Amino acid sequence: MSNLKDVAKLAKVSTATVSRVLTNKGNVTAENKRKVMEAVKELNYHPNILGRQLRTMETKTILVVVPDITNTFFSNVLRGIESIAMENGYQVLLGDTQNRIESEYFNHLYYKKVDGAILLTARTDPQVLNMLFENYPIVLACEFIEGAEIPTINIDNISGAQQMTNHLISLGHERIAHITGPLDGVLGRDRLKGYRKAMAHRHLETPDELIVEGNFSFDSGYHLMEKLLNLKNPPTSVFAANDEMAIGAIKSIKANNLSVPEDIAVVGFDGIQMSTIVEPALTTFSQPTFEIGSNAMELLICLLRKERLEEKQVILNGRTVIRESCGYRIQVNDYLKN
Amino acid sequence: MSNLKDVAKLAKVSTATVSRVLTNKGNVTAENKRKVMEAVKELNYHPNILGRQLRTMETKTILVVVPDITNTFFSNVLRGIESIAMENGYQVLLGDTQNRIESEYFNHLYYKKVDGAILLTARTDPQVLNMLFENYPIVLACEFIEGAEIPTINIDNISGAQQMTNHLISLGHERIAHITGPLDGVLGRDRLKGYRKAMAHRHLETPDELIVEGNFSFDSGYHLMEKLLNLKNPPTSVFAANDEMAIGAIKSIKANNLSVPEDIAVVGFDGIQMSTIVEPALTTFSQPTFEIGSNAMELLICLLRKERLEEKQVILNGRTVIRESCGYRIQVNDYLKN
DNA sequence: CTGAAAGCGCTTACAG
DNA sequence: CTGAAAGCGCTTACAG
Repeated sequence: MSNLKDVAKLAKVSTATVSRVLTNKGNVTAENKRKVMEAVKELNYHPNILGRQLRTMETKTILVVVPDITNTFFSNVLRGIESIAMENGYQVLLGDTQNRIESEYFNHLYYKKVDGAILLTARTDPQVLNMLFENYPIVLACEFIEGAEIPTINIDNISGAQQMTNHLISLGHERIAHITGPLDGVLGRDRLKGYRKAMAHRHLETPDELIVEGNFSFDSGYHLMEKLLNLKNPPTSVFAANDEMAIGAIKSIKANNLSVPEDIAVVGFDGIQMSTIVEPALTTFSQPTFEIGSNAMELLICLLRKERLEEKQVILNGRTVIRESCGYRIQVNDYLKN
Repeated sequence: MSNLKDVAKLAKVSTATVSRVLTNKGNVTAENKRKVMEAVKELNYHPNILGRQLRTMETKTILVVVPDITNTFFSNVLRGIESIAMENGYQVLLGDTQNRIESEYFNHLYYKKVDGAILLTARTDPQVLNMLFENYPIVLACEFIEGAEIPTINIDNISGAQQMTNHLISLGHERIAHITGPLDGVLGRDRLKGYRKAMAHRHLETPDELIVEGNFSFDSGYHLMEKLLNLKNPPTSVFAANDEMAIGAIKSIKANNLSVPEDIAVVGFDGIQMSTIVEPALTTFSQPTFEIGSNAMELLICLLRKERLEEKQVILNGRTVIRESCGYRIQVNDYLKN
């Protein structure tokens, strides 16, 4: 395997000149450029990126930490990140925590394996995050953490959850259950807050038995719905904190020979593709996944360039998408609202 | 930011000793070890992995090239890869080709950014792959390519497709359509072969109009099914080359006020989670995704260690999973077959 | 067990 | 425009 020195020797120039040609930096005469290119071709030379990285102290790689890569919500956000990363010459190293704590992935930053990171999940203490941010470029996406000073991009989860709950209330429901996300994460907590806020505002009760904690998986939605159905006084509708759990809930209701939305209405959160495929189609709060990803990467690039950020927190808009699972019959003039 | 030299100075030992302590190689007295650890702590020192990588010429990173990260089939294979990678101290760099050609990702190998690669898709010429394999450790998973000498792990796609088609034939269908994958990929071609084989074996006709080329996406399944429905003489059943397209087809049939399986039977391929959620639940050929991934990584690790491979091609078994979309009523004694 | 020194493959300020 | 040389942060064969 040939190295830069070999190329220089063959082209009869210095290593500096070869490097200048290959990196397109500095001026080199056309003649020398030609000689270098020829030598490169003859030797089938490929620069060893490690040498460059060590010298420039840049890896041109960023880390993305996702809680669950099999959830299409996150893979779509990833697409947004990748598209901007590529445009700017960055690679993406993926860390899939599988819903465990993410701190082991921070080693990539300490060890300089990556230039920066985007967290799509954060169960870490805000203090720790702040300390991390002092030393490394990091961006938080999807979640906003009270007390964390990290640049963040997200939707307003509280208000989104409130909207979904309000929609059920407006359809006449009073006994509304909530299948939460993991409550050691902000996402789960924020959506629970939104639910409580909506309920409190209309003076509706939220007894403990109506609030069950899931882990954002299809299975947890299925089993917790079972539990709700076995209540002495089951809910007439359910707001699940994400679509996967909502779909699990729908399956569970059907397995018990009840129907959605006639017996129990269900609404979800996220707007993943599967929400259009399940029957009845799921009413949900749709997040702009690709934009979340691309905006997060743009923020990170600003940090990497040490530019000043215009805004520390970007809030994108989601939207309520009304389909069939909530029992709302779309009237002609309702199309306008959509 | 402190470096290894700073640690050595503070601990009053040589850099060699510090390195020995940190890498756990070679013998160091307990006393010196203590001094080093103390200095590390005091300086909050983290080794810069780039220096080590350049020196050892190893990145401890492998590349995984996937065609579509939003398809849960691939994210599940990825899980299998990651679990074995982690056990062995390897990181995974993800390349999502989004169904484009994958060759740009080979640069990671040339540039020594990664120690090896697992391809979950390959549209590259077998000759090129062979040349690549001569110089770099690479493994092909999910697909087998005629003429490629790369270690490969996959299921038998031809026989799987044949089984799915046979199942439809055994239910009395004669006019069976096939929605293929992209025919510039082996996966699409192999499953088409299996379909043709099954049809030919029973002397059933496969006119061109019954074979339509999709791209493995939900949308292509939807639109191609529409096309099949508009045929003068539409098929009575459809074998789609993957589950996403099969689900698109089911949606399309329903949108046209026909029912599955009564009017048209549908079967898919892969066994992704969504196949259990769609209604009617999809009959499909289930692949052992996690095992494909973990086995591929194990093969790659052998290559990275320059061990001799016991086998160049590993074939795993998939299985036919009969649900409702094919119209097969499960009888008591049929449970035994399952 | 320990240290001095070479070297992995690059880039870049400096002098000319 | 060009080259000699230093140096990024490590690891490791070698000598003691």
